[in-house]
Amino acid sequence: MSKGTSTKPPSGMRDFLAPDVVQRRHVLGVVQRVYESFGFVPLETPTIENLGTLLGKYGPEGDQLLYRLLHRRDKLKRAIAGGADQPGGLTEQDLAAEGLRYDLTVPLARVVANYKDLPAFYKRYQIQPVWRADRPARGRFREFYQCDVDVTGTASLVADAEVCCAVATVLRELGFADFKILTNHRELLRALVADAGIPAEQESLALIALDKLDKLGGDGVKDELGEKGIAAERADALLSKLEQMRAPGALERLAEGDGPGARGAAELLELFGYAAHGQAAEHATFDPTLARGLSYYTGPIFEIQVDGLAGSLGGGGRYDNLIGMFQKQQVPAVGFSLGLERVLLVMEERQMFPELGIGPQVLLCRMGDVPASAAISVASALRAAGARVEVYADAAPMKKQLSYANSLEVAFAAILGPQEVADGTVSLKDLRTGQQESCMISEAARKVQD
RNA sequence: GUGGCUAUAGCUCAGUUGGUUAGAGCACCAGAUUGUGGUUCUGGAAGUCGCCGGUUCGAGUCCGGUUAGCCACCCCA
Repeated sequence: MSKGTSTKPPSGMRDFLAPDVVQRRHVLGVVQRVYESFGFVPLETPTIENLGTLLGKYGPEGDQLLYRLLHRRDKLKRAIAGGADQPGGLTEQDLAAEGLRYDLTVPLARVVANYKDLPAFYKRYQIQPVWRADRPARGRFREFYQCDVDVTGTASLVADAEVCCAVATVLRELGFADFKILTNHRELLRALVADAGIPAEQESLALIALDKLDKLGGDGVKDELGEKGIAAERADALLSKLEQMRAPGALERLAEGDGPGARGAAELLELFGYAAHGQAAEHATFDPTLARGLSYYTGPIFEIQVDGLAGSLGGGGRYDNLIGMFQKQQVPAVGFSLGLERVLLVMEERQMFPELGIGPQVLLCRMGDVPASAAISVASALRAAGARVEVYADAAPMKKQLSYANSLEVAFAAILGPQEVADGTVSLKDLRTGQQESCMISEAARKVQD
């Protein structure tokens, strides 16, 4: 059995056999069709990006999770040799200049900065795998597909509403009804944190703790804030401000004022106003505790929540400063990303997949004195008539051929004996009923496809 | 990164206070009169008990380490 090498794929990565692939294609087909219906155009970018492109965009956590690629050949040898003499030893920069992409948003930002003749409002979708050096868990992989939609070049919240609407449409078409698009605003969060007297350098720590409010509860978050060195009275202040935000009309009152959070609140109200007229209408929900870890978000932020899944089905937000990290001029942008594997996980658990046709519709079997060439020629005719046909390659007893047909779960076996060859027919056996009849090839092709 | 659980045949799992050749079901292979599957019956093949070390007369079983997987956190899609 074993020859010492594991035959499993690396942890957090998977092989996809036919049933998996068919399910994935089903979901991807819906995603692609819906995204295109919104006018998004496709983009594909390389698996590998320069580390300079990737580093410093996601925050310290993200940088840690980047896969680095070792230099190749002589460059690696020279780096190692050179490092031996250096006082500090080898550094990461000595060994690697490239890495695997961590998401699709940063590559998009690079593309927008690189191709100046893109449409003023560049609406692109991108469905490709990304890699994170994370510890795998349920619904979390080291290699996974993201299905991104983004709009660059406009600060209008119409774009934010459109990306929400696009992912909501996808989920609804796949059969989801109960998901929420949790929505918050980075500026609002910053204002609340500052208002509670928490210094700017502790802002991101505070936000991460806040994000756990629904899991840990108020006391839990207070403890966590305390551990991060935030005074109890400030934590209390922050929590009570958040509690106030949950009250009906809180967002409206904040928006009408001229405080630091006013603009964020007003933007959220505008966004909800637009969203109400699309597929996201019943799903978009204000959640003042939603924070999100990625550091590039500047405005509205989103996360898709569904019962029975600890993580999210997808997430996104506005990142008006990211493209400007690749060129002089800032370009506003907003996007949303669906996690294919997460969607599939929940669909699998809830048995949301329709019947998905797969594999041959008929196995062509032949008796021992029929030459293989005759079988190939019949198979060819059946295929020309639209059927999916597998030819049993070996010369084997009929029992074995039919037994194999059974294991394939193919609905029909077409049997070719000397008589059938002479008549230009096949004996078509329905393996579900056991009924067998002699048919012309065109007739067999038709029956098999019913 | 933290905590817990698990590791025995291709798969799902038994395996007694440590005691002879480690079992079952499913799957696989071969038969049950002549080249027709599924059900049934008979037989067969298949395991270095994750890996390394320790305790012991003796280890699948106990102990330590290690690796991998699962679950819950953390974080995220």
